[in-house]
Amino acid sequence: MNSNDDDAFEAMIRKLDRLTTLDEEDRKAIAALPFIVRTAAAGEYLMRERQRETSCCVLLSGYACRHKTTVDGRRQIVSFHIPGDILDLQQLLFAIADHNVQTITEASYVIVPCEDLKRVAATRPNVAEALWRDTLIDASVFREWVLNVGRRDARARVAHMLCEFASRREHAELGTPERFELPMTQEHIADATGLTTVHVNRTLASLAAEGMIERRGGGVEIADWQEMRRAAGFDPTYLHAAA
Amino acid sequence: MNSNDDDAFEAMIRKLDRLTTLDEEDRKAIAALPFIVRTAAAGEYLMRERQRETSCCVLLSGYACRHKTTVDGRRQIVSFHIPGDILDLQQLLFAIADHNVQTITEASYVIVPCEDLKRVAATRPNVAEALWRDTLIDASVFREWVLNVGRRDARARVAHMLCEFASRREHAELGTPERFELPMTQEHIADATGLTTVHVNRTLASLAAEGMIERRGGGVEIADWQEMRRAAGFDPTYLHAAA
DNA sequence: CGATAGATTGATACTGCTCAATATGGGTGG
DNA sequence: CCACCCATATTGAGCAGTATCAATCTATCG
Repeated sequence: MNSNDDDAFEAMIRKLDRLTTLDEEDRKAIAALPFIVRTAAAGEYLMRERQRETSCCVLLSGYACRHKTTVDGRRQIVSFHIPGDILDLQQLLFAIADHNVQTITEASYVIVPCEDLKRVAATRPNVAEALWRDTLIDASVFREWVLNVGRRDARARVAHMLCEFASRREHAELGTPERFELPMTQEHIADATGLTTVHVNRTLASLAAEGMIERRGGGVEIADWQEMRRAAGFDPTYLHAAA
Repeated sequence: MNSNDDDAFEAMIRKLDRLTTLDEEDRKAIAALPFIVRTAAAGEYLMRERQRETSCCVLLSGYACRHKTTVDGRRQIVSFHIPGDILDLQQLLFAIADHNVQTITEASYVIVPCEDLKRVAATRPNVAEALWRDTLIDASVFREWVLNVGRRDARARVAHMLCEFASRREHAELGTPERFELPMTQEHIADATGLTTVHVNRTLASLAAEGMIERRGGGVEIADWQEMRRAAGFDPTYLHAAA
């Protein structure tokens, strides 16, 4: 076992531990899971809609997103993922994927066979609860996204997306919400907010003009966290204090 | 125990049975759950955002929806519910509600204390799996709704909402998708699709003009199911064949 | 140094919103 | 049984927020 493997265990157990309380037996059961660590280039698909998947992944480093498309090819990103996130838990119980998972940056991740994880969930109620809770948080975040694209204007929508990302990043202990680089392009932001890239560009420009964000070549930083929260109408309750 | 109570057991067990395979022990554990049957008038709240809830409900008759609002009071419905649906499973693991649940029509429902349901889930893996699967389907539907409000135009959005409702109704064995009354007002449809009531009215009028739906005083019926599916770009995969 | 993805900007079009008025119809008190 | 009332649906006119289309600019990378 190399240090990469240790990282992998570490990430999964820390994640599940944040979700519920695991005992020594639970940890052992997780540590005994077979897994593979892999890396992916930016833009690589980890899962495709309609495809049959038999394993599920945990992101170790880098960023990813899930997305769906309409029949005429318009793309909607439904979530962004940060290190520690479990990417396709639904494959444990569904045979066919209903959305795509794609990396945003270079990424490394662990693959665990569904069968094995399912077995651990069936025998260790704490683990089952942690995974279930993760699913419930996912669902809560999706509800907020429906509200975001359905009832907020472009400015609040973009601001909200940035706040959520900052907040989740903070909870996952990946840094402060005050100042950091965003990994995604304006096209990603557009597809996540239901806007066009052109309009996202203009919206970001206007947020920057108001001093809420700062931009330097490609990346964006949140400069005024308080003001952003207000502009977004951001209330992190729906994140249920989890990454 | 009166016939109402029998209905309550019936509904819960049938629902969970559709989600996974329950054995006799599982059924007994569910049948032993304490519960209360209640009725609600149209428009009554069963759960409120930020409120602490200690029980969870299953809808027996009537229709309900879940919704959230922005800080400036704009409402977004995030799901519609039909008889048999479990309404607030997330309260099993979250203390604070992140959205509202409100009836659309008169309704009757069962209330089960979270504690007891949680205990059954912890001891009966099949039950836990059924509930978890229900949560995963919920999440999948939310993803589709994000796509719906984010990337479809008004016409496809409304059509998609109607198709989903018809389809779920059919899976729950509540009738055919070809022809039935919708219980919700145009305002509900507007809040579910991220449109205004005025625009929903016009969109429905245009769908009716094209012969896809028929309207008689308040209600709407789907007249041309095939054409609706096409207009909506509706593919029921995301429902994972569940009600 | 060219290639390429991503960002930026301008001009114009259009979808869906807002405001405002009117119609309809089911339910209720007298 | 009627008249009224309220929620809901419908319609019209004008406008606003975003989309679209089309260049151009800017970094980064091999």
